Amino acid sequence: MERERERYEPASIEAKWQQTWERERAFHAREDSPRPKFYCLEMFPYPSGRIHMGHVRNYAIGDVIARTKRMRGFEVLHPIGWDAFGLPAENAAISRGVHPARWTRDNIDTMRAQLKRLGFSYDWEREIATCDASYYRWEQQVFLELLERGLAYRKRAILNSCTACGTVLANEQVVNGMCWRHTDLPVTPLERDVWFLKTTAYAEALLAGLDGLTEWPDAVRTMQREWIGKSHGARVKFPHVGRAGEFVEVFTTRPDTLYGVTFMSLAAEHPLARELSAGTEQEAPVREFVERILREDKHLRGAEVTTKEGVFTGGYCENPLAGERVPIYVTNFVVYEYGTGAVMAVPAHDQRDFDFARVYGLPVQVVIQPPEGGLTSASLEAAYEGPGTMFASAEFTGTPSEDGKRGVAAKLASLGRGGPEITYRLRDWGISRQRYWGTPIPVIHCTACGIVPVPAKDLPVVLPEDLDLLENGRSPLPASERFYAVSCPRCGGAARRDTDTMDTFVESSWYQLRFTSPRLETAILDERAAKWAPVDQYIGGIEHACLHLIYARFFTRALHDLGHVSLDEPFAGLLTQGMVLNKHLDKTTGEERWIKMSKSLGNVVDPDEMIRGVGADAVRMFMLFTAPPENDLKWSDEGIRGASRFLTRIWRGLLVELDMLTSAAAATSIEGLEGADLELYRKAHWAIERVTHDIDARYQFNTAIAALHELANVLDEPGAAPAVRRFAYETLLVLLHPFAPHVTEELWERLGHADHLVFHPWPSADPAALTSDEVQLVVQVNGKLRGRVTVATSATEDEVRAAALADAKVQPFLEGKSVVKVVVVPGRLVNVVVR
RNA sequence: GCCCGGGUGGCGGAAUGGCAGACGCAGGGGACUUAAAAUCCCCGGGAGCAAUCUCCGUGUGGGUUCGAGUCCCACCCCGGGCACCA
Repeated sequence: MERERERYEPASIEAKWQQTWERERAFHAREDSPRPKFYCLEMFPYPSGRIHMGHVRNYAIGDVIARTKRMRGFEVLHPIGWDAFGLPAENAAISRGVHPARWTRDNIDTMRAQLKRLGFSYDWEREIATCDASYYRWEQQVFLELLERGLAYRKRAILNSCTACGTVLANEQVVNGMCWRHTDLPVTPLERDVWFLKTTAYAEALLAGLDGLTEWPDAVRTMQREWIGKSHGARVKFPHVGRAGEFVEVFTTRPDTLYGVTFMSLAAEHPLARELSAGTEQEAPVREFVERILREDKHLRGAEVTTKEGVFTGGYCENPLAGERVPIYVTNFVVYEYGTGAVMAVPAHDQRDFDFARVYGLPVQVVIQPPEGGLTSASLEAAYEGPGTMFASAEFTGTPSEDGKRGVAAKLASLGRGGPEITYRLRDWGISRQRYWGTPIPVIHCTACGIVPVPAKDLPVVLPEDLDLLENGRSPLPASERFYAVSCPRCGGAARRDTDTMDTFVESSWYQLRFTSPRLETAILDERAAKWAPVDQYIGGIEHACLHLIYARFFTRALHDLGHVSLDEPFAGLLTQGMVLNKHLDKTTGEERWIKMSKSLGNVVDPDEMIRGVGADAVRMFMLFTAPPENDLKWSDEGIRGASRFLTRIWRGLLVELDMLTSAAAATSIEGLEGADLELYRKAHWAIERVTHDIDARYQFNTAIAALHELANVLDEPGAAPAVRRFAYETLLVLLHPFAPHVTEELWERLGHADHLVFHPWPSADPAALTSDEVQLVVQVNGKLRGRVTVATSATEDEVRAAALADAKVQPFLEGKSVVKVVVVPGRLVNVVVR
């Protein structure tokens, strides 16, 4: 028998079906389809060179969802593209002399071919690369619209720069005071005029919007909530002593402690620090202190353990309620970017202020008494930060601190000295990068007219791709006269282009919308956005919880307010998958550890190599079976062979029986089935139920595949009739198809089907096959398993109880005892309570 | 320090408050083979010679319940986020 010997050879099968699907445009999302839409999106890759296993996992998850939805009757939009601007392209240019554009586009070609070999069901007709002017020109237009609305603005800022990157970083790109790419390199401060997007304008909306994102993991929502960091409190204006009409403004969450203020703290960056000391004997010490602190490593400075330091500025201000005069210090522990960059210090009720006051001998004034009372300024060992009753606070004395917060804020408001205020931790988004490989910022600097937007008709400002990086990888744009030398659109005089480019997180903030109109040349979006958006299921790594996912939410809301789109939230559902880990031998300790697969650590497994070995289907199966999506996945060569073994078993099993299977019509009803036929028929329907539920409702692909293993195991047992076996095999192929699309198509065709599984309707379980006439119940005595009884499904509670008590295995445990109670859980168990 | 997740066989992992360990990997035994690979069959939490029997068992200690891996309280450990944010 020639057929029995035909081996499972994934390479030819996979190529055949990939070509077939492409020829038939199987994955093209049709605009005019009457089916309900489903937008499935995975975070698009940075074209770093080759696809890695983290991508494979991410995209395998997305593909199962997309393929299942397609089979379940949805018109699925499942696009892919390239997050193609960014630093690695420049790094490659530095180290290998290849132009970023060339490097990027070559990588895209390589990676596209790799993705195609994995058989993902992408609509390749919608592919976009963010480095194409046809893409970023719309980003430039939106930037100009944001500028017009005041949502983009220019500000002199002390920025974090990375000496290795040679560029300014966003706050979000600073991780523990280190560059996010060079995690052992502290950032250094640099003063410069740069562009910001006003994310803070949407702080409240972004926070409130989280409540509606019920299909997001709670962990991500919590992280974003904390990132936005809303605080209720008050603004307090302390009048300067000797500078009439001027104030030191602070934000505090504890206005109830206002009567306990004994000094003021300014951040080192605060302009008042130098101003107040100017011309006094404090001028020199303040200047020295400020310069030293600003030079200091931000990470160390921000650490809670760092010793609190400060210098008196020479200035005083007045407590707006108590009237007391308090000295103004500049200190190393106030964060300039938060609130007003100045803090009212209440040593008795804030540990940081207490620590500082101790070192500098500043007074401590208790103004909150805890419920047990007895706090005195002299005996205080640590700040009391809890709630209590206001004390030594004029007319507020005796007021509970919570009421006092409102009362003090209201009084401040009535005096014109501040009032209730809400502050957010979220900062505006600095988007200027002193890099070459990015989207040019479309503004012109004119000495006469100032900032002048590039007129819409002149867009796009094309990034010249014939320039080479300068020494140390510096951007050639500021040195390219051809690029920067322009005449001012307003006055016609000589002017200069902005030579910065945008943070690449800008491109990834709106790509999900552009996929709905990827080739549109007259606008950024059209009515198709309303048809497809929002993304129903977004899939990617949790590391983007606070950067990309907040930026994209901000951008969507901004695009809404600019009239480009009608929705508020870009991603209705979010699934965050874990990392792919591999063993790594630590050379110093000699021990083996599981760490993220990474090129730099030399523990990567190349997807292509795996595909050559066991086929794309087996690689996908392994990725989905080995762990639930949100867990980290530990790579295992044995595991991948197991996945391959499963597919081979189905291949061989089905082909051995092929003649018999094709001679029968698949069974369609439970009617008249018994024995092995009934068992197999039931198992197939059980699998339909399980797999459907696991994929659709739980995103538990590992248990879905386990259910398919169970069905295959029952199929291994002989005895069932050809019609039932055919039904079971076909069910297995249909349910397995989203996971292993190629081999299932091939076997489906061999069974004589003319249609493709890609479009095959998803089956639904026959309710009659999910229940049975008889059911086995567990019998417990005092909660311990003692026996099993089989009863009719329709048996009454009394009948079940009688059967359980009569069971021979149960009897010995009842002897000499009295039955106190019998708990009957229908369909599950009986628990006999004896004493 | 604060806020989330988690701790289940040798390993990855299953288990609407109801048979702990589904499914798989590795392992052991056997078949086939000159041999190996591949494949197939059997075993598999621990202990009690062995068992279809008994006891113990889901990080630790308590509690609720007829019944707890699952719920509650305290603690230990691991992972992640935030962290001088006033």
